[in-house]
Amino acid sequence: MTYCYKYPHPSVTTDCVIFGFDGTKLKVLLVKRALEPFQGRWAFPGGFMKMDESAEEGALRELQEETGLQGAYIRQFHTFTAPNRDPRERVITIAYYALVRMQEVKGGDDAAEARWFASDDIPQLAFDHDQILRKATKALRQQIHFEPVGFELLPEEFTIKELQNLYEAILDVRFDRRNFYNKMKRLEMLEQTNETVNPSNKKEAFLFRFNKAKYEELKQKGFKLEF
Amino acid sequence: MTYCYKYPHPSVTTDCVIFGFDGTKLKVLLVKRALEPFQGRWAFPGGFMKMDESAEEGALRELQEETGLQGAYIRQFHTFTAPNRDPRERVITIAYYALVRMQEVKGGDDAAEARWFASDDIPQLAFDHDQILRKATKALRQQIHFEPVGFELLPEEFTIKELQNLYEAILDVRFDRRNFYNKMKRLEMLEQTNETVNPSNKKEAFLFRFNKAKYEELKQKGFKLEF
DNA sequence: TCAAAAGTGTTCGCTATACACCCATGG
DNA sequence: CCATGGGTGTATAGCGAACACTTTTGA
Repeated sequence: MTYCYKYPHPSVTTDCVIFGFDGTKLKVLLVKRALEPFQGRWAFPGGFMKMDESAEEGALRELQEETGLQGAYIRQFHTFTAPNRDPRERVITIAYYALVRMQEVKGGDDAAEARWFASDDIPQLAFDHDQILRKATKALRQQIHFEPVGFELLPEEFTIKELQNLYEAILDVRFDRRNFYNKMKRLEMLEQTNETVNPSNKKEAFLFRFNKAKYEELKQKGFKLEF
Repeated sequence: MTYCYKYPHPSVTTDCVIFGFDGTKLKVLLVKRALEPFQGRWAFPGGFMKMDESAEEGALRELQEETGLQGAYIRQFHTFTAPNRDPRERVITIAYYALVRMQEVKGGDDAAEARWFASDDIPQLAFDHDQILRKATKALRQQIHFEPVGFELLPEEFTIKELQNLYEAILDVRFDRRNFYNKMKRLEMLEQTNETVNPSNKKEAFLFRFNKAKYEELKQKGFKLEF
């Protein structure tokens, strides 16, 4: 017991809701807790913030340890401070969500068991992590209205249908295939490649990539995605 | 020195960006720091989070002490964690913004000098509070796209022009007076009263109030304010 | 030959936007 | 009587939403 203060200080952790996309469904990476409390329950990766790093650096570090990803896209969305959210002692957590390409995620260094879960089929979580997930989902939905966000979640090349699935999964709505196509065309955010792919054994589908310049421009000037 | 931990813990404060509206300009309430560091500089009201209260409760308490307002509308928007943001020791701050009616704000209990500043004419601030203000403004702008927010900032009754001024001040844009009127009419969010007021010594202007039912409904279903 | 998936329009109605007109008031 | 501010209307262009047609391919 070496660090002493005149007034009590809470512990500060960062937690990271890691979103991925498999072409059909939105997924969330969870790790199984090895220790009490909530041993065996699933939870978001996270850990204590170090004294010489910002919360963002801490979250990136945790993410790197868990997924092997460097410099992933993360965003702080809320800090959870209910006095009894951790049964042991006062812990507040600064929560981030990350958008990653599932394909690029390797198993983490940590021995802990980790698994992707469909975002609409999540097991019982440790602590207040269910509340954290709800808020993360809400924040992501808000963000997607102002910034094109698909780039972070999709592979380099993808079909229109995959992009549509992504938007549908995040917003939990259904779009008309043709209207979605027209809208994307009007925004000029996509570039068609020559390659095709045949995911369904029916007609072949073109692969697209993001037009990076337009993508950044729309991200800048606060693009309004209505739907 | 009575509270000891195995690992170092940061101090945790809440800061509150208090927005008000005087009918023309968006305002921010600042207090002059009485102590070092940054003695004499303007800053946002704030203070240490207590161990038995959530950050939100802490922010409301600080706000009450400063303005006399109970249960004001506040919203957490970001937590600032740069390791050296406070020169004394590691302090992270959970930042809120509050929307209040300037008319209802009484001087605080605190002896500290407090003043309203126009949001586009802010003096040099203590700590990283300039950065906090920028982020608060941005968050408020985002919010106004999804939730009608005027209710918290305006008196019970107000003219259309005042409402327009509010939106223009927050979003930093100009609207056509007639289009703004038409839009508000279509949304059915306002109720016209019989009273008029004569702010300019020209033609009298009707006073409006919010249609609370419609207001709440739009707030619920995530209203899209385009402009 | 038929069902399913994918590429490409077309039409319609709403609304954002630009702009015009009238009324009331004080100088 | 005219400048200023306020209440109300109208025309147009563009977009969201609904929907139709065609092609490809495997069963």
